[in-house]
Amino acid sequence: MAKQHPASPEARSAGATIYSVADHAGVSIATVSRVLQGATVVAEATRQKVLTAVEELGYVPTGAARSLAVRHHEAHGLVLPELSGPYYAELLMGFEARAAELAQSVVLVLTNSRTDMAAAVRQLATRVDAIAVFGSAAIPADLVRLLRAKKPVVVIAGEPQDGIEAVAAENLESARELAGHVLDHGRRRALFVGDPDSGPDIRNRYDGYLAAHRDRGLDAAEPVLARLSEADGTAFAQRLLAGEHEADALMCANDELALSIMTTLQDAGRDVPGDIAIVGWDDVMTARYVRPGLTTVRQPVHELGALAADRLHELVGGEPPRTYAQMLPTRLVVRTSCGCLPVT
Amino acid sequence: MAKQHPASPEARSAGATIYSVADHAGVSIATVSRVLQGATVVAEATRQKVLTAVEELGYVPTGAARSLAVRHHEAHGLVLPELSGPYYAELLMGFEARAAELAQSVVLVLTNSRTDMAAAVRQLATRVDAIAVFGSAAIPADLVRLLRAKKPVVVIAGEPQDGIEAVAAENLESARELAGHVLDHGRRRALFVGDPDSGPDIRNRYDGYLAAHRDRGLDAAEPVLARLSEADGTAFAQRLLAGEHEADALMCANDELALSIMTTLQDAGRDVPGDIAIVGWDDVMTARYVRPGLTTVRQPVHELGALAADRLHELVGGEPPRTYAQMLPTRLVVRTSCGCLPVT
DNA sequence: CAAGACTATGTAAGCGCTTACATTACTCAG
DNA sequence: CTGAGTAATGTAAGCGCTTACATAGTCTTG
Repeated sequence: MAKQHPASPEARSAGATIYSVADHAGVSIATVSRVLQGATVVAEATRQKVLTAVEELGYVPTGAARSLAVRHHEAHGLVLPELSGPYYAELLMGFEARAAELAQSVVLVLTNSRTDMAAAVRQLATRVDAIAVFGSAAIPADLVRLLRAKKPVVVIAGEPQDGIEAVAAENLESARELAGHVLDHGRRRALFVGDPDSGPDIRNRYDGYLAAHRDRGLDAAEPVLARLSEADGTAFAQRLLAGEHEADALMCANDELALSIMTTLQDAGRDVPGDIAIVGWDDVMTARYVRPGLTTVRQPVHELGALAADRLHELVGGEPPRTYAQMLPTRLVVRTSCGCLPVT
Repeated sequence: MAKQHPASPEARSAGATIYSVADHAGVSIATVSRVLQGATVVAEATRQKVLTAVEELGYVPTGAARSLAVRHHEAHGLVLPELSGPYYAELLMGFEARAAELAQSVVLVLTNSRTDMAAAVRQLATRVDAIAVFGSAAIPADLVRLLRAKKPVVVIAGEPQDGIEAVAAENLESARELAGHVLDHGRRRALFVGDPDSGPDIRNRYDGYLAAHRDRGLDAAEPVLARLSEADGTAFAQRLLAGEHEADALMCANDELALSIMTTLQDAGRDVPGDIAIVGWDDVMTARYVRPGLTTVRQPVHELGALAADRLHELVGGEPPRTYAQMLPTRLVVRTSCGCLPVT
């Protein structure tokens, strides 16, 4: 007769535990555990007895107890600035789907709405085995470094630094191709709208714009600084309409900028692409609904999220961090805002 | 001299524990715990000694141990079908922000990519104190009922049933107002495009369309069944162009449907709203970029997510489930696709 | 100075699950 | 029938943290 344990039914009043299941099924707690973990050394009749007891008692195991015993949380953390715009949503979908395949829970932290980002990240670290962090200026590099000293970390859309691994979509070559496409339409006063200092991705898009100019022996302009928001796009368009900038093409750091600029110019009577070609980045849904359709670059965002989850899992399993960023290819999506004719 | 405990440094080789921090600071583990939990009965000098030890050892507490000791996971679960489209992303942002304010982690499950939804939900239940589930036909009512027997549950955009609490945005009255607006433009062959059996929200939008007709002594048509996707919108538009349907207005179950229909018709030379008015639901970003701007209804999605997180917290705290659905107001957004003139 | 009250800290038990090693049960071969 | 090998199950220790109650230290009052 087994010695009475504190968590057995008599010592507890709410919710079934492994002790009450064992008691109900007439087996030991080890057998209950083996059944629930899918061990093959349990007789079929015994297994059925346990599963029946689980069903009848409505037993929900306490995941925390398991995590403590196996010394793994079996969860990945994901830190994003926010979820506005389809990029982050797609990234999260890819991440969550792959984490699920790897039997890891996903614990999410969105930093833009947090008053104490460091505390949020610190708290997250107590509950997960590894953390993926979006590589953006909104999340300080110091915080990422501090985190890396405590948990395996993968930076998404960032650059490797100080033993911190990174995964990203390729930006520079597709930006070079996109800007080249615009220049090959004969445009000679193309402006880059966006802030290269806001993150590695925008930096690489600007570098691609520069490279396309160099390729053709052309001089490139300084970037027109703007955040990746509708408001900054509208403000820029209004300055363009007021004559503060001159351009026959705009290469915008992302689609949201491009779309707000384009619509503002059109509403003021400007012809796109007749007066000015406009291209973006990300191939958001709206890009294909507006007229003319926006020429842009599609990133494999879903796959990027999945790759990040993969790498976290491998780091937790003991692999050393890779010293180079893993790059996924991007793809030019040519519509009509660049000056190409509609396909009829 | 305290008795040696197994998790102390000598018994463990990786990662600091509360025992190594206590040893390093020269205090008991209770004192370390008190400091980290912010207890006020600790002397300032002692508190500093502990914080210094924590810093020097890079101590990351194991959240699972705390959860087990306090018998709460301090986490909310959220089950959504997916994250495509801004509705879900906005909902999740509201949920996560409020959960953070309530000191709860968020564990996310997206069911569309899962091969065994029941197992995913069961696994989630082992790791959270309560779960919010999106009320959609994609997540079976049986599963929600089963879950409710084990954990506090709130259904988002659903109806209360069997002691399961629900939170939703109001649909029927705004749909009545929207359809009424279209009918007051003189339209007499308005079609509803969407599937009322796909969930309570679409049902209520159709009911509002019916009510608006009744209000004016008009007969309403049967709904044209379509899923909330671009593909179904395009297919419907093509059937309309081929003459299988006749209408002078379309009330679409959501913006994605409305947008794909509208763009397909326009590309085929139809005039919106001249030949046919089109209205949607959700006020997605694209709604304001297309021309004419889409008339639609805005839902307080962010607030809905926050409310769900609030209610989970209250249920965990012992409040009984509410027997009525909590409704948040929606708001008509009139642009020009309905036939209203642009504001100049 | 002694007693009582208050503050600060420590000891020990326990939360619920996992699993190494021990024990029991069953089967097969000689 | 007996012994060896294998399958099935049980016992006990432990994962890392929290906290009730016990103990020690300090201060104030009579």
